[in-house]
Amino acid sequence: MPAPTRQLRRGHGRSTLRDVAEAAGVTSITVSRFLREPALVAEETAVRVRAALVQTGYVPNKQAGLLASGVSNIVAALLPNLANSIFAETAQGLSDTLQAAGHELLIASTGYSLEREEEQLRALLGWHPAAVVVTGRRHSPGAQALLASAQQAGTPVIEIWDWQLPSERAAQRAAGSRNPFTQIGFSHDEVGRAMAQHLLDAGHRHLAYVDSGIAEDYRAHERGLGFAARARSAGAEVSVLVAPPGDPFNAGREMLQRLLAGPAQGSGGEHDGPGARAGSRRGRGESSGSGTGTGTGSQGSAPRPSRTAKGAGGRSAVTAAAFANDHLASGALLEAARQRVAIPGRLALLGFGDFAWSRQLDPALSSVALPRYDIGVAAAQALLAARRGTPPAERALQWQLVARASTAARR
Amino acid sequence: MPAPTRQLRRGHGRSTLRDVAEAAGVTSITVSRFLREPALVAEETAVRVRAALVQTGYVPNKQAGLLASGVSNIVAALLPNLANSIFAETAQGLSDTLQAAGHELLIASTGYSLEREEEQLRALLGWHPAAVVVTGRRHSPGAQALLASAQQAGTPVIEIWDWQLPSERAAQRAAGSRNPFTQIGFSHDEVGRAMAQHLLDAGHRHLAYVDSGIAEDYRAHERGLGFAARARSAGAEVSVLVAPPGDPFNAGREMLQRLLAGPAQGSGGEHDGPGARAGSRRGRGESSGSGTGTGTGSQGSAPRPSRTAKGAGGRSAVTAAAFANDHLASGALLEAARQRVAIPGRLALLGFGDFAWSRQLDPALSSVALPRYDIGVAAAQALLAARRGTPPAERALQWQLVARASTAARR
DNA sequence: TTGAAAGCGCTAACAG
DNA sequence: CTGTTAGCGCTTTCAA
Repeated sequence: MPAPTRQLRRGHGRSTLRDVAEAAGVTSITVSRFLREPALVAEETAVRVRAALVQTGYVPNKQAGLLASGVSNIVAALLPNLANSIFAETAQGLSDTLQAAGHELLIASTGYSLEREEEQLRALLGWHPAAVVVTGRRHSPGAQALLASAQQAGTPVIEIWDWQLPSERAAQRAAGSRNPFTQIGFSHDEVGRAMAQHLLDAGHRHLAYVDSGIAEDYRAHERGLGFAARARSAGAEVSVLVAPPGDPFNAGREMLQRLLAGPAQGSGGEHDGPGARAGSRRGRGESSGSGTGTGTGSQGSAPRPSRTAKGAGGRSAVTAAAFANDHLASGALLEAARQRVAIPGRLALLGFGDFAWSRQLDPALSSVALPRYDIGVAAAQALLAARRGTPPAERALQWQLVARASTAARR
Repeated sequence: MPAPTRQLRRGHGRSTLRDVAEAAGVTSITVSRFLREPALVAEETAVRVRAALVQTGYVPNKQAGLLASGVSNIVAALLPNLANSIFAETAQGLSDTLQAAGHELLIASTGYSLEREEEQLRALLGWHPAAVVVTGRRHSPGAQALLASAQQAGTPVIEIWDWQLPSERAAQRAAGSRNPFTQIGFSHDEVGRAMAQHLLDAGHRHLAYVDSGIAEDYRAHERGLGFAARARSAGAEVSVLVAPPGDPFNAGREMLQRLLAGPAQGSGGEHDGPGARAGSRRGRGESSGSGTGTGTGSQGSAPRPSRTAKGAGGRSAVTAAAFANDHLASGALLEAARQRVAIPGRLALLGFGDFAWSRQLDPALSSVALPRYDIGVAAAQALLAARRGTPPAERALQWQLVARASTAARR
């Protein structure tokens, strides 16, 4: 029988370029060449190489190839979560687009923790990825430094699910506070304002925003801030409530109770993330009350007293609520149906995310449709472009407020 | 100014072990050692190394490390889809468990295509992963060969979301038909049978199974086959229908119509996958009719004529339907509510997957709760065990038929 | 059209 | 406790 040809420190039984070369009666460089530039190899040789390739079941070792060439095709992506349909679809968009371009996706989840983000980032950067995709614009100082140096070393860094106005970014850059990475997403402040505007337009003056309660989800908080700011500047009353943890549908059901009970039931701080503007702390507890803003009501409908009962706090009862996501909103809507609370008559309900079932409910839930999948596709495209030397364009992606029965205008 | 220290073919600006060593006044092996076995380095030296590490912002190059040591910590996973909550949660389970163990997750989606699976597998194997996770037990011949040789080379291969009885597997092995990989999941045939049994127990004799219409999702078809087999052997009538493509909620709504119209409306072949048992083709179109099986009704309730009208085909109208997933079932349930069709009075509805909203509907949807997240965790644990030399245990994971109002027994 | 030599950044083995 | 040497499997020169 053939003696085991096991050399010192030789890999784990997988055949190498040299094995193929031996079988084909050439040197390894010829096989390597055949694999990358078949045109440069004589047809006669090619035939033998092809046969040897099949015979040995050769699978190229990418670490070796990458080490030698310095060219990576791995893209590292960091998402808060893979199970949430929001990020799952983004992952799918990334995966589809990257696969089509021959890249591979190394993925990690952070559970919304900046600490875990930094840790994972450190691990992923060790693969010298062709590009890095992170979620959001806020990172730990360490992560920020890692990203900056990666970017400097030529690895494009892309921030998804967030977007700042160019002017904002220029200001920050001037202040030297951070490195400008490519952003692909949308402004959560803007969405929050649009959500408020939508409810104002429907004639509501007593609004509430229900936050998800995930402390580190600063984007949800920003929507809440935008919502409250717009409402106040229109002279409306706003409460910000925080949903309890646990099943979000049940949390939504519970929130319906609190909303009906009146604004004074609102609770919970605003969970400003670590990057919140200094000096903007308003203390814990409910932030509510009429705004000191300028406008009194922008689009037509003048303020009008609510026909509903006064809430517990002595202030008027909330007549319209916006939620951090469709799960919460749906829970509230289902609970309202069970209790025969008129939607939108007694309370208008507005979600965020526009999940597939939202339009199926009765009444159908108004929501904000998000470019979930497209964010992944656009991020992949931007990073592919960056690799080709094209400076990747910032992209504010389109979202859309989808008005359905749950926020139909009051008559 | 300092001369650019750019050496020939030197990497891309990132600092290497040698840079750190120089800064610390030692050789690279000492730094390497410090990183892996700090105890072996003198404290004095360690101090200088630590400083140099920080100063240079060193990030270890994993390809080089892996190439030199032959030890990989990458796990490659192939899933049909990342956006579907079923696989998204599995991905999360994998990610969480793997991250905790210091492994990294290289992920790819196949869109249920065996061809894409093989292609992706080939690409991922190039990273010499520590283990490979694939979905299901059916693969293209090429993929099968790749997996077998990977397994032989010492890379554990784990098949998730499916499970066969040890006896079945032994038979297959004896027939030499395939390599035995570790399976972590459950038997879809068994689930299908349980779904039928549940409806039979509730007194139904005219059943239907609604398939998802994804041709390559053989697991859904197997559930359908198990469902039909159990129903027939109990002497009940069964139709197998196939949902149209597009939004699954809307498809479910449409299917309600067809179910109410009677069994003759059923259509679509059974989409047996490429691995279906030879000789089992029953031709296209609806497979229906009373079974030639043995039992007449197992658990109590004797066959009882339906009180509802006769269907179009002259046979009795369907009184209970099981669906390939909760999306379809929910669509049907919502449509029934809209049309004031009594659920479960006129038609009992049973889903699969037990998604979060299913229990929120009215009536609440009966469904099969799946170990979505746990499959990921168990797969990760099995592969971790395999790496430690423990032969990974096959695991049939628990599912549970959750009976709710939508299939409450007829009175 | 093919090959030889050198090196990517790191680690295993063996000295010292 | 630290260093030297060789080599992981591949690709990049450069030469024939």
